[in-house]
Amino acid sequence: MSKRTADAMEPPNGGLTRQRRTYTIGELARLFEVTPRTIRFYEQEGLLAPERRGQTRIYHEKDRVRLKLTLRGKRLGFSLAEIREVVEMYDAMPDGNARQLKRLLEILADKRANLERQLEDIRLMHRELDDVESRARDVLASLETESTGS
Amino acid sequence: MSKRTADAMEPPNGGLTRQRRTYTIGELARLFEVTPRTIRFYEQEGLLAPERRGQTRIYHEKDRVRLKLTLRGKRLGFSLAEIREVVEMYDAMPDGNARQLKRLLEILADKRANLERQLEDIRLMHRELDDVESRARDVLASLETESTGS
DNA sequence: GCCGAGGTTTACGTTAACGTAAAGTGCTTG
DNA sequence: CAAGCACTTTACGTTAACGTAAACCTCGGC
Repeated sequence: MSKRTADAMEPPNGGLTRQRRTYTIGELARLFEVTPRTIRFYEQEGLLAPERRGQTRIYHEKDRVRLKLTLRGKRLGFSLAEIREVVEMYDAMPDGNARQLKRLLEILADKRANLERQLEDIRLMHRELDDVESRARDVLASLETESTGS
Repeated sequence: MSKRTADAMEPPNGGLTRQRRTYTIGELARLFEVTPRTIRFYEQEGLLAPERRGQTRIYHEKDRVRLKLTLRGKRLGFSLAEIREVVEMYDAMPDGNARQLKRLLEILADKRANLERQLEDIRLMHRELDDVESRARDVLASLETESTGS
């Protein structure tokens, strides 16, 4: 939770205006600062479904975006199962029946509520940090005047 | 991650203006919607240190606040170890030497950066949810006009 | 005096999310 | 063609954060 996750810069895109770039698992891993193992694990959990050229995996933009969203969800404390729940329904949307769609809306509302609570938590936590920090600074200052002023 | 955690209401406080209330482990557990096991575990991990009356634990306001902050930290994705790190230093502040204090400030800055990133994540995630939701509503609407209009 | 509700310790079980190691495949490069 | 590098599968290991079960006190009430 203390890593400086370099959230998926758009790749330099050497010349070609857009698209058609593909990635190996290693490239993608470096891009998001995760291990290949993690990416394979996410696939196994149904969060990714890359193309296969023979035995090796080939990732397109679509897959990269998926991974990006997945990692973002993770940072927000969603479990892989929760993320998959949304991803799957999103994929099944075209042929989605009404029941499924309503269920999806429910889930989304739930996630939204979650985000709201987190926002409030962040606000509160921010104040706590301010408080602890100011106390720490005070003590630190008093320590210094002590050793200086005597 | 989908539980409606009823964030520690101030207890009704029957008459007495403040303080001096104590809690059993069960009361505290109900208050925060966790199990006693969880609370004992947090103690074992050095996050709580309740008074002991003989064998049984007695919790004061201080302990309740600790627990509240701990749970808030958890919802924000901090590990118990990270939370303990701050809690311990906070306790040790009076006699804190300069090195410890500077270290504490570092940790706080780190947590702060974390919160910033989470805020950004929340903003982005919010848009994604909006997007998915509007698509879902569109499909749903088209389904209904379909079955109605024919 | 016993009973049930709540407290206690001890210890093994469980789940999620990967890590790690072994053993094999496939290209390309000196 | 051998070496090396990146990919692959399979499978067992690990860590955090509790759950669960057993076996025990202890206290107020009937």
